[in-house]
Amino acid sequence: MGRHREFDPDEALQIALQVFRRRGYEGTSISDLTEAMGITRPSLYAAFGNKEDLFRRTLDLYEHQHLCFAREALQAQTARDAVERLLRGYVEVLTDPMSPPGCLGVNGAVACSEANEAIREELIARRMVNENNLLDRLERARSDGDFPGDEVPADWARYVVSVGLGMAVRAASGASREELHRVVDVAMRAWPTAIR
Amino acid sequence: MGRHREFDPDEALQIALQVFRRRGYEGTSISDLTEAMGITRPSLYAAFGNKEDLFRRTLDLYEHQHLCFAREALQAQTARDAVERLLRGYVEVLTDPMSPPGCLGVNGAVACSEANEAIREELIARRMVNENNLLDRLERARSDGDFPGDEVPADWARYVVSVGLGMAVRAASGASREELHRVVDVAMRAWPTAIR
DNA sequence: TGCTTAATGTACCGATAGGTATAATAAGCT
DNA sequence: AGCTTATTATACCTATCGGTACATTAAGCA
Repeated sequence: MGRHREFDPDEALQIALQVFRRRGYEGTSISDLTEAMGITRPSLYAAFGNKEDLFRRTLDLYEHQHLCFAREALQAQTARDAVERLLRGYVEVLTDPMSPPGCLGVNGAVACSEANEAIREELIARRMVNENNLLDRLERARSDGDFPGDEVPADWARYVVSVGLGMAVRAASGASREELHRVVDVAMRAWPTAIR
Repeated sequence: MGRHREFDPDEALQIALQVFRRRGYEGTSISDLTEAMGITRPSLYAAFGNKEDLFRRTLDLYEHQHLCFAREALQAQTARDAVERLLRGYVEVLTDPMSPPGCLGVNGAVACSEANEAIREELIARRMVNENNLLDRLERARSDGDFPGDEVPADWARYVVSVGLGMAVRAASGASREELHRVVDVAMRAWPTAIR
């Protein structure tokens, strides 16, 4: 009952994702969003709550749509292969020609003033989930004998995520896909072998 | 001739650096700055031009005061040592207990809306200068036989800077100095040996 | 055909953004 | 002292921020 919505919320959310990804959370204004989505302010607020709610929705969409490769990557046969797939998959996302370069999560969190500390903490927490997933995989690998027993998995998970974050910054600055794959090439040279 | 300035521009610039470093370029308002500096708006504009000019001044100060270790680091005996000093020195800056965590350059550049693209490009250019200094050092090392001839220095310079950027993001998210040094530990494991 | 309900378009809210006009003030110079 | 000059303090500018009140429009239901 009542008037029908004249726009597709899923399509609108896709556009919001593009805008937030290009401009970051604080750099995006409600007017930026409504113009790009082709809807009015009250329609946006009625459909998505407030700016913070909308951003969280776009984060969910981003993870399900662009970061989903990580689950599969972690299921690779070896820990080394899992990590390389993780990094290379992330490079593809960061330099997807159909989207603004860089990572929604990283672009949003870095230069977030304390006025929006809730968002900052949310992004840090989500990043930590990914790091912990990788950590679990490395610990499993160590039990399997696939990862040296004298290495500290947490140190490696932290390293891998750090390399990813660095590439995200570079991507946002216009780095090419090839450049970032060469970063992965070098980063993987650190990988430990059982024989030392 | 004329009335004397009642504040020390150098001191004021130090405070501006702290504020910009904590809040980023766009996240810092003129009111944030004048309150912290203890001066009025017209005094700020008279002494430093506009917000963008002031930010560039703080960038200069930041580089001369906090990033100056890089020059010395690059003069180390071996390329490997130079790179390790570079990364460890950067960790110290990122987690300096006397300053807000993270890097002024990184925090400012990542989520900068295109309204301030001039600043974004300035920061990217300054970062590129540092990467090129490292690149020059690695190429010199290769001439000296201190770096394998079959390695591509540009790939390694890019890798090292990327690790630095990743650590900068982590630092801004609250990473400890110890955590970041462990990232350097792992990152240096990639370093190439002449015998392969 | 009303009646209800929900989405729309317009126009607005107070707060804050970066930046400035203007007048009062304090110094050096003659 | 009186003039000039540069810095202050107050008050204001326009534009935009996130968010909303309100009247209008379009749909389903009786």
